[in-house]
Amino acid sequence: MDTPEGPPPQRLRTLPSRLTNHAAQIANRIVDQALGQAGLRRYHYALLAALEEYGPASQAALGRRTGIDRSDMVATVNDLAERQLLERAPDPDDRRRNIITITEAGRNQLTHLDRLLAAAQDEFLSPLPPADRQNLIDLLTRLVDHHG
Amino acid sequence: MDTPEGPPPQRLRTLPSRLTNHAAQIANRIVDQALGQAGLRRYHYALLAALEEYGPASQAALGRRTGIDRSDMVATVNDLAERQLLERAPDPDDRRRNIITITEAGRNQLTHLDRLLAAAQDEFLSPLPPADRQNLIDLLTRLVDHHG
DNA sequence: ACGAGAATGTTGGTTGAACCAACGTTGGTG
DNA sequence: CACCAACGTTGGTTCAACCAACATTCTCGT
Repeated sequence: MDTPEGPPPQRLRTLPSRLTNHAAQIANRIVDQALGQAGLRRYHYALLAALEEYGPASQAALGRRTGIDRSDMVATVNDLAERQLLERAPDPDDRRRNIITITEAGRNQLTHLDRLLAAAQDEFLSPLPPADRQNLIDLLTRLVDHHG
Repeated sequence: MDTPEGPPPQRLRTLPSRLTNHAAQIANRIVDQALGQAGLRRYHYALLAALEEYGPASQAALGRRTGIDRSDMVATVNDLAERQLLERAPDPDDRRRNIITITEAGRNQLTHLDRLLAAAQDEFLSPLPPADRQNLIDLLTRLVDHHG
């Protein structure tokens, strides 16, 4: 024999939490590799997507929308600002806030990321026919909507 | 308003990789909290389960079965050995190896963990009726079987 | 029989995601 | 005006998942 010498324990094989975890791990590996082609990570994509869809906003508001913690948001904005994919400007109406605005380069990059990500999703879901993909999306959506 | 001020971006809401991730995060939070009641973590459960189902084995073999890295296995075995839930003994037939054996206390603890975990799965899947739960398990199984 | 290469346990890292606490600044409200 | 909340920021922590290197031990081909 040259391979894993047997299956994982029965208890683990069908445990929903573990299956979900394992699937997420696979998805993340594929997605990270895809976004890595552009030198970015998941946080960056989430932030650019939020900016493009909802327009300029404060870091705190963006954090609320994307689920990114305030402190992690700082670093994420720093990264993208360095690459000129967004701009950070003080809010004159509320001097506590920074207003974050996506740049033209940011929009272009986002379009590129969308393409990379679509391919990644397709790879992730490749064993499932379209109906099953939608089915999976529905089931997961019900789960995440119910909790939190 | 006092709440999240709007939904997450459309791009993110239905992205399969992100849904899977989010679901895994929810599952992990629930499972970690459950196992935490026994002062243990997921690695510990996986190891005890593998030991109980397949009998004594070397650390490397256990790592292969559970997907735990050799180096992480060391710490996991250390933890469980300290609590006397398993025993680590040199293999006389191969002096590179340690043979890990679950103890009676380990079996009892595993039974306890099984109960905690069953409740956790139930909480995780609570929004889904039984047929959908099985459906989800099938879909995820197809995904993880295909990759890896 | 011997030497090369593989497997094993172990140490000591690194990374990314997800958190949390504290602080100074600034806004809003009683 | 006093108090409290929100904001950005710094500087952590935890856990899972890795990887590289090393000494010891085994196996296999020649």
